Parts: sequence; structure tokens; C-alpha cells
Amino acid sequence: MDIMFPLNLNGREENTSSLQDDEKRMSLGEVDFFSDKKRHIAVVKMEDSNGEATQRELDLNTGLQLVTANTGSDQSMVEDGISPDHHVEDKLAMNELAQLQFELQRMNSENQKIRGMLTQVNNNYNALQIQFVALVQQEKLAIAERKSEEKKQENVESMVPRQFMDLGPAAVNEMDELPNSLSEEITLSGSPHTNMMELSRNKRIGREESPESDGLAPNKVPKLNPSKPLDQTPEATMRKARVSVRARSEAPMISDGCQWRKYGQKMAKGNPCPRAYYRCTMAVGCPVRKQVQRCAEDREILITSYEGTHNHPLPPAAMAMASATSAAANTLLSGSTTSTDGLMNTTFPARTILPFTSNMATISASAPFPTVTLDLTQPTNPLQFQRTSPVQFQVPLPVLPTTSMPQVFGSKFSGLQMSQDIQSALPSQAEHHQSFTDTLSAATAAITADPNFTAALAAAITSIIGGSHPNINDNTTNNTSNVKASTSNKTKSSIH
DNA sequence: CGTCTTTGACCGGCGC
DNA sequence: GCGCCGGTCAAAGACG
Repeated sequence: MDIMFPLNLNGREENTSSLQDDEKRMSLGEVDFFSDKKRHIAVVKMEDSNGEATQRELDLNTGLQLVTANTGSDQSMVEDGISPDHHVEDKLAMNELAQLQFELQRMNSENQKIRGMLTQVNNNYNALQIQFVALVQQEKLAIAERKSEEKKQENVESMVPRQFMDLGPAAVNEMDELPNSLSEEITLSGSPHTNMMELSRNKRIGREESPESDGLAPNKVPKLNPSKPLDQTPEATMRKARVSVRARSEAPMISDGCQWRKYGQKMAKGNPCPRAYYRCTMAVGCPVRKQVQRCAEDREILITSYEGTHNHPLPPAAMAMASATSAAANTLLSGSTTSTDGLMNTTFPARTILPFTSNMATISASAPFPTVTLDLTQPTNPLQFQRTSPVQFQVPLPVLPTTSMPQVFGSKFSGLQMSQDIQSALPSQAEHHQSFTDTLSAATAAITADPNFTAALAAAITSIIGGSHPNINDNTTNNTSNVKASTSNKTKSSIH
């Protein structure tokens, strides 16, 4: 997949200035240690999404003339110690030395700048790839939706709307009230890599819930109350949906626009790389957590999992990241509407209808809660299919029209605490085609704003059918100031 | 001095 | 009941 991304490495500018410097030095009769113009061409080794290393020659001045061994110029400085005019020579040498040191410093700083730029470019690339995947899939979904509609009409007699996994009648009934009653992993990936969530058989309950976040994150999983009747499917209600992003990154963490504070690190079983735990510190009591871990099989792959609901507006960068789940949302949404045979089926007819999405979506029976994984390390090749793991199954992927998305995120997501950014980005039914990208971002941001979107989407189906209009709540809890996370920590109730 | 990271302790669920 | 494991807490240290 070739994605043109706005690389702004300022390479040309740097190169130009460097050339000018070279000319200056030449005119001053200085020893030119950096005259080799060829070295201004940096060979940037990049790995594309399918893991193949490609080398691209970028005509940019990295300033990384790393050959520090004695060059001819160096020798000229060192070896001509015997000179009739020692003072002049010494002076020249000192000047050159100072010049060298200056150059060295300049290059060091440039080096760091370039590194930062590369990291940023990498992140931008990832974000764009996310959006691209989302856009492409949206189109595919729109096309396939008609076919699935036809199919639905054919089977309408025998179809009984069910949720993603057959949790029993009680669980199905709970879907309206308990949006966490799902227990599978949806993987938007053809990657064979092991998902981080599969490594972490998460059995936690929401004991970290802070008092102020209780009201802000109604989607948070309720704590397991011992007195709670068993017929409320405790294991299902304990589960949280997550959004997981796999991306190749040298950086220890993908910059997603939010501010995070590390609060823990653990060695996870089956992975030599530690798993880091972060919480969002963009607003007081923001319950959103994320886990960052490198893939055990490919350490260049960074797996970032998000969990929880932001109680503050998302910055643009975070919106881009939020787009990661739009495709998954569609997948889940559609799966909830037409899946009739239960998700444990290994194959579904819809897959033949929608090969693209099918290739990207899998269900893991091993995951204790729904996890949407966007794999940016694999090509989004519709013809390529890989199973993610032996325990994962294909998902049916009938779809809803993309036009339904704005409604989806406005009608039944009262608990989403949608930010004003999102709200403003949500178009009306009449103008939702105006800015498809904005809509998509907003919609997906809403999804990631509520990782329990699986059920929320399921609930949204009802609203779509009912044709209700978005009811967007104003977010009065916005607080984008940097807050001390420990404050929110202290407010956490120590519920046991 | 305030903020953030590190890291061992602790908690709770689950499997045996 | 016990041990394992994932996740979180919180004290101590690092850092600017």
C-alpha cells in the first residue's frame, strides 16, 4: 500500500543551507571536511506495512557525516605540524578545531532533530494509514451493504438478531443495558501475530474506577458485586472492550495526541518485553488507560491498547488515532445486525461478499472481552488473508450504510461524553457527505471514546431502525489543563 | 519544588 | 486453598 504522506523533513532547506556553508568555507580557504555532497543523500530504510524493508533515497541533509576516521583533510591538519610558521599553523589548527567542534555540535543537534522528525513521520504515517484503512473499508462497506441487505431479506425468516456471541438469553437481554456483554476479540488484521490482549487474559474488574469518573464513564464495567445475582452474567459484564493498534515504531510510545502518565510496568507472560501501563492525564479523572507493549515476535511492532472513555475533548492527533476503529466499528455494527449463526462459526457467507473486511476482521474466542485491533503492520490487501491465530475465527461482515454512522454516534451513546470537537464534527443527515473525513474521524473518535462500542453500536442499531436523531450532550467536564495524575489517583475509591 | 518514572507490593480473578 | 497472572497502587528516586 502506497500512501503519500506529507513528509516535511526540511531536507531541501537543510541541504541548501549546507551547500551555502560549504561554499562559504571554500571561499575562506578552510579545510572542508564535509564537502562530499554525495553524503547528503540519506538512505532511509523504511519498512512498509507488509514488513518488507525498502530503501528510499531522500535528498536531504541529515548532517550525519558519521565517518569520523582520519580523512585526507584530517591528516592535513594533523600531519603538517612541522611548519615554518608555527603560530599561524597553530592558529589555523585551532580555528579548524573550533570549527570542527561547532560543526560536531551542530550535527549532533541536527541528528537529534532528524530523529525526532523521523519518529514524527513514522507516527504521521501510522495515523494516515489508519485513516486510509478506515476510508477504504468504509467504501467497501458501502458497496457490500447493498449485497448484505439483499441477503438479509432472503434470510429474514430464519434470522434471529443476536449479538456477537451467544451469551444466552440473559446476556442478549442485557445488551441494552450492559454494553459490555461481549466476550470476543475482533481483530482488524490479517496479521498472524499474537495480540497483546491474548497474552493478557484479562480478568480484571473495574476496581480502579474513580468516583468522579463513575458518572463520566457509564460504559465502564461495573464492579463485580458479590451480592449481585448470578443471572446477571458477571463475567460478561466485567469485560471491557478495547481498541488496540499495532504499528511499527522505534519510539517507545506512539504519540496519539493525548497526554499519558505511566503508572506501572509489568513483565507479561510470553513476552520478554515489558508491558507499560499509562493513564490519560489530559483531564481530571479521565479513566482512559492504555497499555503499550512490543510484540514478542517482532519487536519493531508496538502494540498499544486503549481502554476507557475520555471525559475531555480529543485533540486532533487523538482524533486521527481514533479513526483506527472506524472500520472495526462497522464490522462490529454489521456483525451485530446480521449474524445469526453465532460468531463461533469459522466461516461466514458474508465473507464471500465482503472479502476485504473479512480479511481484516477476526474473532478471538480466547479474548475475555472485545478488542478491536487495527494492524498497521500488514498490507490491507483484500486478496491476502491470514488467520491471526488458531483460536480466532472469521466474523460475518454485513454492513450498515455509512450514512448511518452519524446517527449511530449521536442517538444511543448518551454515555459517550462526546467532546465538543466530536459534536461539531458530527454532521447532520443532510450534510454528512460534506466532510467525509471529519465525519469518519468524529465517528470513530466517538467509538474510541467508548471502547465498549460493541454494545453501544448494537444499541445504535435500534436507534437507526427507529431513526432517532442524534442527541448530543454537552460536555461540561472539559478540562484540558495538565493535571497531576496523582490527584485523581488519590480520589480513587479503594473498593474491595 | 513539582512532576514524572520506576519498581516492589498488593489485590482480585481464575485454574488446578 | 494455593499459586499464577494481570493490573494497580504508592513510596522512592530522578529530573528539570
